[in-house]
Amino acid sequence: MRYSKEHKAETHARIVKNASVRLREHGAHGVGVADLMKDAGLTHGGFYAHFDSREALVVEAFVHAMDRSTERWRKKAELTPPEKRFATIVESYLTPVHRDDPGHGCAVPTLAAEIARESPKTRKAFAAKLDEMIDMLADQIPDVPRKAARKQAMSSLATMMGTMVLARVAGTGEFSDEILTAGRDAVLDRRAAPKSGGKKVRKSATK
Amino acid sequence: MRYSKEHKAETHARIVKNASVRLREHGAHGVGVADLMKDAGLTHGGFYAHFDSREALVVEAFVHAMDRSTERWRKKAELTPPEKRFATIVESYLTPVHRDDPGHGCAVPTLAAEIARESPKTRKAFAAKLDEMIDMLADQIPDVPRKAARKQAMSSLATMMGTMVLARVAGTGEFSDEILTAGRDAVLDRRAAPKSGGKKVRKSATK
DNA sequence: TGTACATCAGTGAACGCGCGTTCACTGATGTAC
DNA sequence: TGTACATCAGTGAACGCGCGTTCACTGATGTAC
Repeated sequence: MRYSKEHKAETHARIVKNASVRLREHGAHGVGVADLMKDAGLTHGGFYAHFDSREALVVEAFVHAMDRSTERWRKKAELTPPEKRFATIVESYLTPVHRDDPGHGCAVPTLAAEIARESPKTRKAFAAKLDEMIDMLADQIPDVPRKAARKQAMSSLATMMGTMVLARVAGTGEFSDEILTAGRDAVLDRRAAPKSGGKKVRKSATK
Repeated sequence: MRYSKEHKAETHARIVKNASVRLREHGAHGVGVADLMKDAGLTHGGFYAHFDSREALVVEAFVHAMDRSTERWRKKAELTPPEKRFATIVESYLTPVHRDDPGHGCAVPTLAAEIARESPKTRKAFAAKLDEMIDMLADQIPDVPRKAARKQAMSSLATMMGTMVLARVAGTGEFSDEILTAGRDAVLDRRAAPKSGGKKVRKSATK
């Protein structure tokens, strides 16, 4: 079966897209080639018509995941007045919904620690995407010199992804929700006072 | 060869101790049973005289790592005046030395994301140790009500371990050092002003 | 005190399984004539 | 326009390897007599 011109590219993209979900769910070593191909409706033998190695797919998959996250932030920012953009991103990030669905969430909390141990090539590919993400987040911080904005973006992202990791370790109960709230309030610089809507800043909203 | 009474316990402890280093270095799935036994000067066949399964060792190994970290903090705190304890812990944590030696550092940045995907039993064992660590850190925050101290400890630990993960992804260069500095200043609430010693807050001090 | 026996931490071969990768083959479709 | 051929994405069996786990065995030492 020989296919039309775009067919291969479409299949390739489908494999990458599905893999980016599975790898975020189960980790960089948590899913096999056969399963990743099955996700795309194919058999494992065809894998090497698309990728040089499993690791090559892993790199493409999380580059995809990072690009999608960064793009989602950009879109969300466009729909929000400048002074609220940063807070909007942080609040939508530190959410039980995000915590409970790692497959469609940010790749940093799920994969970064593993990637740091991978080959230099893989690690650097991820580092470049991390840098882009920091830039994107810094763009949402108004009225601050570029260098200070990037610095704030770095520590904010660290708190955001670290909070997500800790919240996932803690499960889905009260302890986990407290971690999310603590992380959010720390990033948004709210020491105690609630901003709007009443005393409780956030209660778990598990689906 | 039958050994003295404490012999088995000593061997067991040695396996756990060495494993806690190797697992922090290479991840929860990064080292095999044979290698872990070789580290302790034994062959793989004897493994099941000490542990029910590989996973059981993994649990013991990171419980050990977490206990050692928490204990190290406690000791460090005892040697420091109360108002400097929190800052001392944070500063010694967010260091190039720590970044470049994960095997002897905090288990949270290296293992937490993987543990969150492990069996509920394993995850809960880790969550309990995480809770202890948060308590320990909260103890070092003076003049703050307990609940607020715990909240600050949660977000601080999130920033600390998140910063460490991002710094390791970024490698060992300038970008990585910047991340460490940004994380430290965020936790210690230093917006811009240096505290002591000059303009540069910290330069890489890789060994 | 000395001797026979029981114990059990540790050895090393083997098993079974899953995984990444390879390879000969297929067959629908684009292309050359 | 119609026909023969070439292409190559995808198939599925097979390979080789490493890993977690099992198991029959060893032999130094504690214990019973």
